[in-house]
Amino acid sequence: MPELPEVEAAAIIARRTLVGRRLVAVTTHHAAQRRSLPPRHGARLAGLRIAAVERRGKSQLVHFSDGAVLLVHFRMNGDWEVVAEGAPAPAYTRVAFATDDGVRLCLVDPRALCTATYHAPGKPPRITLGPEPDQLTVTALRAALARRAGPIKPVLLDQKVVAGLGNIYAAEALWRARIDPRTPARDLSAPQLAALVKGIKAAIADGFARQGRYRAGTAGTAGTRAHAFKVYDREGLPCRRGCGAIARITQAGRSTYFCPTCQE
DNA sequence: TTACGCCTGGAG
DNA sequence: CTCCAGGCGTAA
Repeated sequence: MPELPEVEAAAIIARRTLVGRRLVAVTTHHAAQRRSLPPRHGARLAGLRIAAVERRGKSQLVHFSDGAVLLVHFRMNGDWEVVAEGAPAPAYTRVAFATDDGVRLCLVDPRALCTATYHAPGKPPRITLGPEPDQLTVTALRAALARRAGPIKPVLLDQKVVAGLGNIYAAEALWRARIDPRTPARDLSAPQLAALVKGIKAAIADGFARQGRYRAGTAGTAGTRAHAFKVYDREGLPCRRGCGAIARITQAGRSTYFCPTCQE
């Protein structure tokens, strides 16, 4: 579940589970995560209190009392699961963070592509990201796209252009802005740039609205409702504006869904 | 720019 | 069996 809205919901869960608590143990359950977070790094976190959990783009930063930072990235399939004391770790748990109240925050990821990395006090990770969607302006987007000759959709996946967009929300934003994903990024007109900024914000806002699992007492909401994407994963289905069928093409090795009729 | 490695599971 | 998957770093 890993684009900006999903990561934000996850960060809220991590924040509620961790902040103010003391970490008592970190356990890695898979060789891939042992490479990104060697046991000796996890050991340095044990005993420390968690001061804050922050999200930047699709990254989560866990700040510790001594200034150390844990950088967690879900990649394709990562997610948090909160496990009560004594309960077994969920399937596909890759790293577990046990706190002093007995709860464990489990980093669950079937593909094990997720990463968690330790950053010593005074050496915070430097992540170069573009503006968050809610800070994005037409001026900033125009500047970011001015020299980009490639098609707009893969460019939107570049985190230095906008932070947090992934394959779903890039497609959703372009559909909302009625822009053909194959358009060279630097060729977007002024009205198209304005529409794209609006489209990005609307797509992300819609994503937030779909996140319900972090609200107290609503466990089980996630996944129950079928997704309500505008174009993503709708190949062959009618465009929601009543045009023809949604098409799927490959760009930069990834699927792009769009309406050939209303996106130009 | 595209291609591939990283990993594993699910769908057809 | 083959293909596909909400990401990203590196290589060619």
